[in-house]
Amino acid sequence: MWSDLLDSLTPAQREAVEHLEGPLLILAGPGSGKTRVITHRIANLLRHGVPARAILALTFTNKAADEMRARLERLAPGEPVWMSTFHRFCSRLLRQYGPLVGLRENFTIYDSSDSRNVLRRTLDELHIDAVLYPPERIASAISWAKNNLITAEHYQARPGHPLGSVVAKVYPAYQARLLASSAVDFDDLLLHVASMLRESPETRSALDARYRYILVDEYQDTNLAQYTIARALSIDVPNLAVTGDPDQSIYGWRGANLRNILDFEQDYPAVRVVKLERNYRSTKRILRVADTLISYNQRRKKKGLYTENDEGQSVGLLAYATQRAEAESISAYIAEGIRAGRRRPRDFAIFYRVNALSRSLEFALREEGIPYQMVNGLEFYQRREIKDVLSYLHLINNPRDDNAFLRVINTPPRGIGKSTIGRLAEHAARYQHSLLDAARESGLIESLNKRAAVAVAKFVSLYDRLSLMAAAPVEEVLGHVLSESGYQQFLRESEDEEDQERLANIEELLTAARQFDENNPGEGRLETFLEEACLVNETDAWQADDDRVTLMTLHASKGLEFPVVFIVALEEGLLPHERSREHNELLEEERRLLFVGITRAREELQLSLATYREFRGQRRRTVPSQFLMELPRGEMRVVEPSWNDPAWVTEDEMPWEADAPETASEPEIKLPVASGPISTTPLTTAAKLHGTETAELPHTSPDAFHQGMVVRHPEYGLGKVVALSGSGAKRSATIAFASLAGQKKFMLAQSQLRPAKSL
DNA sequence: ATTCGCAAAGTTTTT
DNA sequence: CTTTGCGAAT
Repeated sequence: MWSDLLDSLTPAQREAVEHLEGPLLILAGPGSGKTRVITHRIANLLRHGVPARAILALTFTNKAADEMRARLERLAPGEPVWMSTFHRFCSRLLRQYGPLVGLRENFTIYDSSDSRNVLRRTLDELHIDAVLYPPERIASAISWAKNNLITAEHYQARPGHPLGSVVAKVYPAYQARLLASSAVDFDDLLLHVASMLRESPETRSALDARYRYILVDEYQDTNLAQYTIARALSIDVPNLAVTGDPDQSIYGWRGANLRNILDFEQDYPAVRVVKLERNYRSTKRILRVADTLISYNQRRKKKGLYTENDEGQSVGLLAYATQRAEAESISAYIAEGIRAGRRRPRDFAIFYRVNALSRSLEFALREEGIPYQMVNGLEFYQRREIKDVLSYLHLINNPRDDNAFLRVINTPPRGIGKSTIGRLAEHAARYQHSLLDAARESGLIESLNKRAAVAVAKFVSLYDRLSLMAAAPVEEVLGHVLSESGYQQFLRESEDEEDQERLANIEELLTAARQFDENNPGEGRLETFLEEACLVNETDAWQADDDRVTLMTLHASKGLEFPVVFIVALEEGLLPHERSREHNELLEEERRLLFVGITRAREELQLSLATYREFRGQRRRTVPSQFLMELPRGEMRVVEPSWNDPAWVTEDEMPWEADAPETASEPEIKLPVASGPISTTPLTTAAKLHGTETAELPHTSPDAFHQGMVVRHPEYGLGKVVALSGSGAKRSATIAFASLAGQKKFMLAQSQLRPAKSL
C-alpha cells in the first residue's frame, strides 16, 4: 500500500514528495498535480514516522483545506494532521494565547460588514465627515496597514495625504473599539498572532518546535503577516514547504505580496526548488493560449508549461453583437451538448470578472431550462436574518460584543429606539462599560425615561435567561433564542413575503446547527460554531457533485477545473477592470486572472465579448480587451459579430464611429416576458421546507418536529416547541405549555407529543 | 419610535 | 439598476 505512494508519481512530483527536511519551494503550474504532491508528501512524512500533530498545512481557502483533508484521508486514513486556512489557524491560536496580546479567549470575530459598522461608529465619534473620507477607503487603508503589520500605534500618514492623516486618527480609535468589545477583524487574526509570536519568544519557539513540518499552499497569495507567521514558526525547525505559482497570484489587492514567493530562495538559501511544469489538465491548444498570454507579464518566474494531452479543439474567440446574444449563444451551446448526450450540466462553467455580469447568463440558462448554480456574493451568513440571530449567540458568547448588542437590542422591535440607545452608549462611554453593562444599569441612567428603562431591563432579563443556555447544544440555544426573543414569531406574523423566506433561511441555520452538534459533541460548542460561521463562505459551499452548470467569478474559479469553460466580457474596463488601468502591476494581476480562468478548462474553452453591453442600466458600446491582442489568434477559432462588423480587430480597423447596420432584432433589447415572478435567487433553499402544515400521524418521527411549531401532549395539552436538540433516539424537545408556567423537556422517541394544527 | 419614502451612492475580487 | 443609508412624516 505504501509503495503505491511513490509509484504513481512523475520524477518531479516524486522529488517534492521525497523531500523531507529543510525548506522546499514547489513552483506548480496550473493542473500540474500540486494538491496531489502535497497530500502525498504529507503521507510520506507520516510514513517516515512524523507524528500527525507535528504537521501543519495552511491554505488560503476552506475549500482547499477540505479538499486536501479529503485526499489525505484516502492516502492515510485517520491521521489528525492540522489543515486549515491561515485565519482559522490563527483564530485557534488566539483562543489559547490571546491574553498575551490583550485579548480574551472568548473574543468575537467581526466579518467585514461588522467591522464596517464599527468603523462607521468610530467615524461618527470622531466627527469625521463620511462624504469627504469614505469609510470604504479608510477601511482598506487600515486593512492594508494590518496586513503589513503596522499597528495602530505605529501608523503614520505620509505627509501631504489628507486621507492618511485621517486614518492615523481613526485607526487607533477603531482598534480601541474592537478591543473594548473583545473583538477582532479578519486582519487582526493574523496581526495579533504575528505580534504574539514576536512579543513572546517562548511561545514562538514552543510552537516552532511543535509544528515541525509546515506546508503553505498558494504561497503567492500570502501577505506580509502570513509570511511572518510562517517564517516565525520555521526558524529553529526550518522545514517549511511552500507551493504556489506566481502566475496565479490574484489577490494583490488584498495585500498579497508576490515578493514572498519570488524571493523565497533568498529567504531560505538552503531551499530545494522543484518545478512542476507538466500539465495534466488541459489540451495543448488551451495551454498554448494561456502560456502566450501570461508571457506578457514582467514580474514572474518563467516556466515551461507543457502537456502530453491531445491537441484538442481550437479555442473559440467570439464577438457577439450584444450581451444577450452572448448569453443565448452560450446557453444554446450548452443545451445542445446536453441534449446530444455528450455532456452533462456539471461539465460547464461560465466565468466573469464581476458578479454583476451574471444576470443575462442566468436568464438565458433559465430560458433553456438548464440547471445552474451560482457561486455568488450574497452569502448565507451575510443575510440579515442570519446575522440577527447569530448576533444573539455572539452576545451570549461574549457579553462585551457591542456590535452584537446593537444588532439585537431592538430586533425584533421592542420599543428601544435611537435615542435610548444613544443614552446607553453615552453612559457606557462615560464609565467604560460595555453596552450590555450599561443596559444593566438602565434604572440608574437619569436621561432615560421610565418606559425606556423598563424596556431595556426586560431585554437584559431576556439576555440573562438566554445565557443560562450557553453550554447547551447549539441547536438548542438557537431554539431558545428564536422562541424567547420573539424573533421567530415576529417573522411569522409579518405580512411581508420576504420574511417568510427569512424563516426558511433560519430553518436552514437550525439544520446547520444540528449538523454541527452532531459533529462536535462536548465543550466550547457555541464558540466553535460561531467561529465557523464567520470564517466560512459561499465558495466553500460550492458543490462539485451537483449536476449543474457553474457560474462564478474568475477569482472564485481558482483551484477548480471543468471540461468546458466560457469566459465572458473580455472588454476594456471589465477585464482588465478599469481600476487596474493606473498601474502596470494591477494590469498584470488582471492578466493573471484571465490566465487562471483559461487554465481551468480541460477540453474546450471559449472567450467572448459583446459589442454592446448593458452597464448600470445603460447600453454602451464596448472596447475589446487589450488581452485579446495578446492571444495567438492565428490558431484560434475567431467569430465576429453577427452583423459582420469586424468589431474588435485592431485599433485603426475599428469602425466604432461608423454605425453598424442594425439587424432586425437588434435595436430593441427587450427581455422576454416571463409568466409570473422569477426568483432571482437560484440556489435558495426556500422551497425545501414548508414546515407549516403537519397532519396528525399515527407514528410521529422525531423529524416531524420543528422549531416553534405547536404540539399537543395528552396530559399537558397544547404547547410550543421552544427548542430542539440531539439526534436519533436522543432527539429531544423543550416545550412551553399553555397550561404550565415553566418548560418541559422530552425525549421525542418516547414522548406522547404530537404535532397539532397550527393556530 | 416606527415607518415610509426618497436620495444617493456605489458597484472587484475574500478570509 | 440595485442596494443602502438617511431624513422626514406619522
